[in-house]
Amino acid sequence: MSTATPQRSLKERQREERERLILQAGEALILEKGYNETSMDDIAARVGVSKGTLYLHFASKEDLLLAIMETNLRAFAESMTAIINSESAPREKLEGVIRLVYIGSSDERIRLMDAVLRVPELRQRLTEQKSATIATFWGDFAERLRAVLDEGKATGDFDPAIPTPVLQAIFTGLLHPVNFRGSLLLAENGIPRDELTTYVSQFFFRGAAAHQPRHEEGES
Amino acid sequence: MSTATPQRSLKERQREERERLILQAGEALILEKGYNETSMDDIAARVGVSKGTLYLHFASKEDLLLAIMETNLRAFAESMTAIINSESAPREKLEGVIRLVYIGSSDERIRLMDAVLRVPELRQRLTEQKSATIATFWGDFAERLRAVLDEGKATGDFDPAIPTPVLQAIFTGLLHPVNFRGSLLLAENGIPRDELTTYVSQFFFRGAAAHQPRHEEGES
Amino acid sequence: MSTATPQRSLKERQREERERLILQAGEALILEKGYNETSMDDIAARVGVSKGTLYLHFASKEDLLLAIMETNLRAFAESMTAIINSESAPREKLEGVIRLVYIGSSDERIRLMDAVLRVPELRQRLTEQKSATIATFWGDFAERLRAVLDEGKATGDFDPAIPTPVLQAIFTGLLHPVNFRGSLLLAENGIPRDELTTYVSQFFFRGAAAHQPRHEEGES
Amino acid sequence: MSTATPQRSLKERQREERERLILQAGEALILEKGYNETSMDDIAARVGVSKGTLYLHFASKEDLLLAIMETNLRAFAESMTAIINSESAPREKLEGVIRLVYIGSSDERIRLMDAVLRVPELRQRLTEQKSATIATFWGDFAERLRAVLDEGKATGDFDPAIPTPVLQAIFTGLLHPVNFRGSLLLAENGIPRDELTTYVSQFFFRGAAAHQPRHEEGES
DNA sequence: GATGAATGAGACTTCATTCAT
DNA sequence: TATGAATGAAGTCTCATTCAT
Repeated sequence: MSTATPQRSLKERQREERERLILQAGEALILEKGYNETSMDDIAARVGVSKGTLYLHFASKEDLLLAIMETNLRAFAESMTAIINSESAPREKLEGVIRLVYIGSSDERIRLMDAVLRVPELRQRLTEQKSATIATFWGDFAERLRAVLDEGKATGDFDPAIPTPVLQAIFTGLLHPVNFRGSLLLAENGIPRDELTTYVSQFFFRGAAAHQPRHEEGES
Repeated sequence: MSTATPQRSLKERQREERERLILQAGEALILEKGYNETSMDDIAARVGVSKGTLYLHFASKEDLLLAIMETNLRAFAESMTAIINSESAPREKLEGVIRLVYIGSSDERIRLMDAVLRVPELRQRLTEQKSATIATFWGDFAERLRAVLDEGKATGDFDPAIPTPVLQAIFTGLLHPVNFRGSLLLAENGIPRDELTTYVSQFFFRGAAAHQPRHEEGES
Repeated sequence: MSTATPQRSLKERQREERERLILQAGEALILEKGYNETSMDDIAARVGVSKGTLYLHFASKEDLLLAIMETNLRAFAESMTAIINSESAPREKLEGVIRLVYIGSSDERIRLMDAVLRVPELRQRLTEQKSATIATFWGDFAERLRAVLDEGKATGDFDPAIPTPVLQAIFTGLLHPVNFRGSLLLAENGIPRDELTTYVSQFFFRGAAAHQPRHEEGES
Repeated sequence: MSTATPQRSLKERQREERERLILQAGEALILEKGYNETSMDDIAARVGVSKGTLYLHFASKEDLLLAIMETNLRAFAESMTAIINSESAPREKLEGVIRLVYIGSSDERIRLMDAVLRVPELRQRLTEQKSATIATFWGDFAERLRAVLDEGKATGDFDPAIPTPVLQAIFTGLLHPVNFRGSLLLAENGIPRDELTTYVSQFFFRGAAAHQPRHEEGES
């Protein structure tokens, strides 16, 4: 009884560990079978706990999913933010982001986010406001990306004639799993992942370049 | 006997009309709520028929969905094919396709196709072989697109240093609903649809341009 | 118009022909898949008419089935009655019946009757009163069979110590599809149908025989 | 830890109890209405649980049914095996089996097994291999029965001229519900169950007897 | 706190029967 | 008369969620 605090701390740790396990299992299953096709039973079974336990940690299936997203997005966000907040030039920052997505980040993470965003119900809840963390992250990232693009326009890297939102949409589009998955296919076709990254970067910077783009492909 | 044909034709027409109604309702509902969230009851209720009637026209929910896809894809395919088979230069063909997707085709059609492709089960069935029409269409389109890109390389429009599959992946990526939906957002942000199209085209042709890209933006 | 009568007669004949076709198809399908598993659609499809037409001939699926039974039973009854009403000795009559069932009558007919009697609902309706023909037939046959058995007791062929109902039950039991189907199996095992018939007859007559049963009934 | 076992045992017991209740209700309903006519709703309602609960215990209606069969067959098998493995003479063994079926075993059990075997789908699954217990039991029983009959032939009890498979078919035929149900009818007709048993035994042993059959086989 | 049995709403699908054409 | 589209009740099964132990 005198050790109440450490004991609680232990339980706390166990609880968090278990929660991590649940999120992991949920993630894996959603990747394997999709959100709708993954049942709470499936998740509980994979974790090795009872279904009821899931509800001790998450109020609903939807909430569990949201937590998974948050976990992933947070990790993603950290890398992204690190790059985009670095001291590099705009172009290098964007290259870094492209590399992060195409090479550095696990396919699975991206596929997961894609899979989740496919469920209208969840998409809505994510977009709305309920999940503050997530909304905040995307808002932040979008904002910083805009800033970088604007900075690039100022430095003459990017064509000021193209509205920043357009550049932004195209850039994130190139990062999207659709292309990424295409890239996987390419990988199967013999184009190595890093070479592909080079092409995509090159392509983006050429496409976004200001008028006389003489030496864009500094990839050399 | 002389009246046999018209009579049959009447029933036939009614049948087709009803089928059209079902497809429409299914389409609308899937757009509103997603595939999994749309029940056969929902569809029947919206059409104003009994659930059983749905099964008179389609063997299963999956088949109904596939039919919706086919209808849409066929329409899409016709426009696409017309453009890509035209006499124009490669660059004009691709511009045409971009315009078709960004302006010409209904948002809904694209959102629908996107929504459907998000269901793993269906994606698989589409990918496999069961739906010949669909598989054929995509295969054809991909092939012709490759041809156009290669032709563009030959004419000096596109950079031969970029592997065709990469160009292809980027191009289709730019057409993808993800970006398109981004574009919708942009539209809300005040950028008109056709202006957006111009930017995307420009971007692509710059990005894909052969080495000395001095005057790429022939959009003028 | 003057030929109204023959015309009607033609239609009449067509109607009967169609009815026969329906009964045939129903029979075949029930044999193949069982009663519950056979749908009205199945039957209509096999006959090549519309489902509605079936209801022009039979008020319900149950009635259709009953008609099938009647058709078959009637045919069966005729043979049975012919044998059991003949001038032969009791023993020969029974042998004749056994032969009829084991050799003469089509397996299918027996399997059909068996299949039908397996549906409680139908069994009840058959047993009750609705289907007069059928009830009558079985009643008649049972009665005549009893008479033959009694006659056999009088002539010393059968053991008067065995109650006639018992003999009757055993006799019909030996005729039952269960055994019959067993016999088919035997046939597959190399015992020809007619030899089997001999064994069954022999067995029955030995079992039922009046002749000095010295020590068999060890029941004592 | 010391209480872990009993606690689990309690739940275990409850689970088994409930399962027993479901099997019982299923059994009763199938007897009343037949397999196809009994819905899962019916069973759930009779047990007083929700439909879903049924699926907690049995994966499908078919499986529930199979479990019912197994329960019954197992009980049946034990008695059968006890008798047929005893030290008695062949004849006594068979008498024992007859008594078991005609007197010892509940009518319902036999009617149930009969009802179930009438569903083609189930018959097949039983025959195939899925239900090891059941298949095994019947195989064993059939084999032992053959052995007993052969032994009887050796001791002079049964006529070696009759092929064992034929004797076997006739014997099991006499045990079959068809006759049994006939016997029920007889019982209603005033013939007590044990007397009936005597007649059936007598009949079988006479029919199968080896002793000088003077003129029975008039087939010649 | 953890369990997992129980729930019950709801999903997809089938089919005997009716009825307008 | 024949058709076959339409119906709607019923059936099997799933699963997120709750709650007594």
